[in-house]
Amino acid sequence: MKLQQLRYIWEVAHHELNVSLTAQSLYTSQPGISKQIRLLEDELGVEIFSRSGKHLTRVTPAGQVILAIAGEILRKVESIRQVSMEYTDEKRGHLAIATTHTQARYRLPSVIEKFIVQYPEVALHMHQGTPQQIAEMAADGTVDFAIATEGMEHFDDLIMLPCYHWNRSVVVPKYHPLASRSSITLEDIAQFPLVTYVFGFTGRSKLDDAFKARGLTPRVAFTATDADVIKTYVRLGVGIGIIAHMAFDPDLDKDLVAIDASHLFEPSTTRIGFRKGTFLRGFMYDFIKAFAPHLTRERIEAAVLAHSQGDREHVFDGVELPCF
Amino acid sequence: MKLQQLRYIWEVAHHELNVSLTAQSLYTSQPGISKQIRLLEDELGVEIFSRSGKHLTRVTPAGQVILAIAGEILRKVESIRQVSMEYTDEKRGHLAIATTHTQARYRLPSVIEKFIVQYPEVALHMHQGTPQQIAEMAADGTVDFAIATEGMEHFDDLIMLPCYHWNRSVVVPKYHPLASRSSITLEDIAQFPLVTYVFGFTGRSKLDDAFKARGLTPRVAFTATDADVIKTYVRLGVGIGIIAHMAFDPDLDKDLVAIDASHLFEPSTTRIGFRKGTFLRGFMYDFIKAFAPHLTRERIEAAVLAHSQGDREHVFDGVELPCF
DNA sequence: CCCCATTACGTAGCACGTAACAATG
DNA sequence: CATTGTTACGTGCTACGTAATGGGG
Repeated sequence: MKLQQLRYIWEVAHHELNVSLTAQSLYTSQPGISKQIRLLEDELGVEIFSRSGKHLTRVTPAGQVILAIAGEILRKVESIRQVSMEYTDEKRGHLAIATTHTQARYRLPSVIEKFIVQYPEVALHMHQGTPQQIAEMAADGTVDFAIATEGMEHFDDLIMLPCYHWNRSVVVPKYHPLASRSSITLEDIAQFPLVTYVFGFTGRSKLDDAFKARGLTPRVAFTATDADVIKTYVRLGVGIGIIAHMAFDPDLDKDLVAIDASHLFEPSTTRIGFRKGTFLRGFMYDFIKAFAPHLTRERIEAAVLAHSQGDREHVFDGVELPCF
Repeated sequence: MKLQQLRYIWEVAHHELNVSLTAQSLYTSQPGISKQIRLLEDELGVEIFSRSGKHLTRVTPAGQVILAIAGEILRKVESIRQVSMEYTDEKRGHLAIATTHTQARYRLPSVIEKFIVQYPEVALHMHQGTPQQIAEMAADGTVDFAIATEGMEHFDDLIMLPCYHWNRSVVVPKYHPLASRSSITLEDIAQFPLVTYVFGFTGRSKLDDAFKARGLTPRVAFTATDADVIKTYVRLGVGIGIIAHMAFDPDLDKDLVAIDASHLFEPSTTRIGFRKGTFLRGFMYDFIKAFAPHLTRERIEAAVLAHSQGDREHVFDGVELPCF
């Protein structure tokens, strides 16, 4: 058994069982991969992939277990590399983050600006995606961190740390009937067609909950995955927008009015998550702390420990989170 | 990074940092190991072992972390092999058990007798040792199972399942003053010199606790790690013996009398432990069940799951254990 | 008929063994 | 001086690439 063989089966399994595609992505030859997989299967005496003719069609039951373990092995190998890097040169390395538009556009720029000054030698990789994609990328080791507000609670292997709460604002064009209102109710909002986030994005579920709790069924005219698109359609008069408060930019959005709606909807919590068992490098702790100052190294380590002991909930009881 | 390199550093670390010795135990050449370690260190850019002149003197801080991860990787590699074996031929494989004399001599023979009939193709390895050694062997993957009564609670990585309770008997020569007594008290016992288990073996601590609770300080004349030795010295008249009830054999010990002492000492619990993350093969579940019938596959799996979620205690609440 | 996996084959690299060397206690 | 790790060197294996072959959808 060789590490490459494990890498090969894992990669093939994550490339739709297409060996040629996998070979391309690994910059190696397709027969090489085929052969190594065969050799591994021969050594283990088990088929990992079932073949129909010349195609890999599915993963065998044994293969599923083996692939899961292989994944863990590969991540641990990566950990060894990280440990070595950390002891060699704590200032160098790479950091991959998956997040949503909202975070990338409105919350992360200032954090990253500081980070690249402090760690110019750390290569940063940002991936944008849906909350589900983000969580998966963190879970399978494609990225180090996932930052999102929704959709990460279903991965048992992710350690999730609360970063901050945030509230919503209603945004309307400057001359909209609601624009002059200093306060606003759910009923006010429900009169107009809405433009907001698609389900599963940026705390959309809290929004639905609030209307449902009041027995209101708002007419959602348009949904998008990010606030910039939402604001664009609000400008077009498609409806009134409901976005994260932090996504309203007083400078750029002078033609719009933001009306605070924090009393109407439960605040949402944005979290940062990483795979359990990950070796966190010094600059990773620093990154997290820059993003969420209460997440000190000590608290993170305590949360990791608590997670491994089954406590998923109470580590941050009593810790004051920022609110935006 | 190669799996062999990880194996080499791990083995060297577990052979007193003696490369020659390690080479012997792995049936390979010493320069080969030296070189691979060097290559790994070069690749990682970190010294794993610090050298003074031509000797490996200690493990560097980075090395300690790396070795720990390497150990996990190697055990997962072993898991892959086990999975493959299980799917190839569920009847073949090997099973290594570490246990104490008490278990090996009095409780395991009948279990193993049945087991080798059911699984003639499974190679059995038994290791006998102190509870500490046993727990270590299970923790570092040398054996699959540890079975003991004491000393296993300090390993966080071991999943321990209660197998049965057992009580003690006082054993005396046939014509000893106590031999005719149908019931007995701690004060009776404390009058005579004792022969019993050394500390850390076979529930010795419960014994000390009982005397202490009554303010008695028994005179311990002789301690041994197993009941056979204890009985031998009881026969010599060195003192009266206190042993596990199951260690009294009515056929072989006709010249001795066993007096039930279950009302005097807290019962002890014998447990079986295995490393968390181990892939348990079908015959392993069967072995455990043969040893402790209440430990069905379902219960074991539930305990493993509970352990990973931090619940070390309450899985077997309400489960009736056998008592010997 | 295109796509894809397997087979065949040549080559470059490397893991491992033997032997000589160096350093430590 | 015995023990132990390192360097030097040769060899056999094997991983990988290129090219040819064969099955499926």
